[in-house]
Amino acid sequence: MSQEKKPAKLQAVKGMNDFFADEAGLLQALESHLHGWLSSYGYRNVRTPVLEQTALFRRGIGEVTDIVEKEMFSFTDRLNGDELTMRPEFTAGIVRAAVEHSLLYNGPQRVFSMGPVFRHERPQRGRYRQFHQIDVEALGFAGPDIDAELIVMLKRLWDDLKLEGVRLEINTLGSPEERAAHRQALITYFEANADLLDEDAKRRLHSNPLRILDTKNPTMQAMVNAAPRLDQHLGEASRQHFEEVQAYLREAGIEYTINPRLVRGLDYYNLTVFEWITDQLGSQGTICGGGRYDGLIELFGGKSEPAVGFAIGVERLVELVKQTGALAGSPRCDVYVVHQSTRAEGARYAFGLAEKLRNTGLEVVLHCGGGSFKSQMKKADGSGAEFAVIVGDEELAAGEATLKALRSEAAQERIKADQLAARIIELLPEEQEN
RNA sequence: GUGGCCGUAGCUCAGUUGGUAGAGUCCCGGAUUGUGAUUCCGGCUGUCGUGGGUUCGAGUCCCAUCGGCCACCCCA
Repeated sequence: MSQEKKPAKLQAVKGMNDFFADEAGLLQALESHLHGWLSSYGYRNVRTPVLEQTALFRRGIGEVTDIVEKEMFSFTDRLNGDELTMRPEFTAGIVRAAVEHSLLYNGPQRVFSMGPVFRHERPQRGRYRQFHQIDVEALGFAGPDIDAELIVMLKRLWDDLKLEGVRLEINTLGSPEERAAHRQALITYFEANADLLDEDAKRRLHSNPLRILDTKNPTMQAMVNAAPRLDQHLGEASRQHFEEVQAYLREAGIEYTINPRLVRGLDYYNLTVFEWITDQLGSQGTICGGGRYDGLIELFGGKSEPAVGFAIGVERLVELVKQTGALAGSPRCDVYVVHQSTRAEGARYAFGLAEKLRNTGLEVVLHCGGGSFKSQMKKADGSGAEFAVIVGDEELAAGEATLKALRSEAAQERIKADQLAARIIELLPEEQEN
């Protein structure tokens, strides 16, 4: 016996997951559904790099946000000293790309992207360091119709996926000028109550006083509740925008609640903001968050253009879809080819037969690796195949195959190899549309 | 980043006051001399997350570390 030690097992990076089998299949089914859904609203795919200049996110998301302050996977490129960051969200990269390639030259664009994003947080259920988002952006649209359309299309998605108990919260953040006025009022107010502020709040007092309103610190609650409210600073245009969004939602029969405390964690938002929230995922209840960001394109050096978008957390969505079973399609094929022959050419005969069946578009799994006849039949059953095609010495000698229905009581039949595909297609039940 | 709980076979878990690991399931073979349910029989499978320590002896106690879950925080 060797005393050599086995090499240590390697682990995935904390908070980063592998997906297999049923879960990966569900993801695939979900992605497929999403493509159809996005397409039906006129959204086209864009793909931007995972890696961007760190400055992009600092400028876009905001210096004084949790994401930028402590959650970004950032590093210095040791070959040239570039400061790079794994994207923690999609919007900044998409807007950068749109500006860089003058995407809006031909007018407004509806675009979407899907893929991994990275945030260095403490993992727990529904929160990972690499997770996936479906990101949808309507660039160059001033709303409020498009704001409402985004919300309505999300409602349709929840309905398609048979999700229940997903509720909508909306709010308005006003214009930059109104936010500035509100911000000044807040600073004045918080300075007058400086003795009540905690460390976090003091730090944010001049950099980002709006986020102090978000505090969960109970000793600050009364003071925060009495702070100047944004709606006291909203002008007619902002009020009207918000009213019109709501009118569209009522027209579409969408239920919502206005949450005046709803403030997005990224600084680029203005006017409409919204979140879709569920109670079924513990404390990570937000499955979709979005809003308007009319200043961001100009902030990235583009011509001033309005925009609005949202992001869905794929892992959270998948958790909910698992519960409804809406996309629970276990993997299956049309035919499983079983072969048991005492002669060497038996395996090659089965191999060739499987290829011939695939030529006609059938989904065929060929048994590989031997095993008893019984175990091959069990595998055929487990594969979900509609039919088993059985090849043994007799079939081989006669140039035939035995066709056995696995999902019905139909009698099995011996068929000439060149007629097998046609017979299978004839017997195959109609595919059910999802 | 802070606090709490947890980590034993591919999966779900048991493992009594510390005495060198067990069940179900899965998989393989057989009963069924070429036919997928069930049943029965036999078999394979473990660095007991990792590394130290205490002990004659550690899955069991102690420390550290990695990972997961839950809450906070934040968000998708």
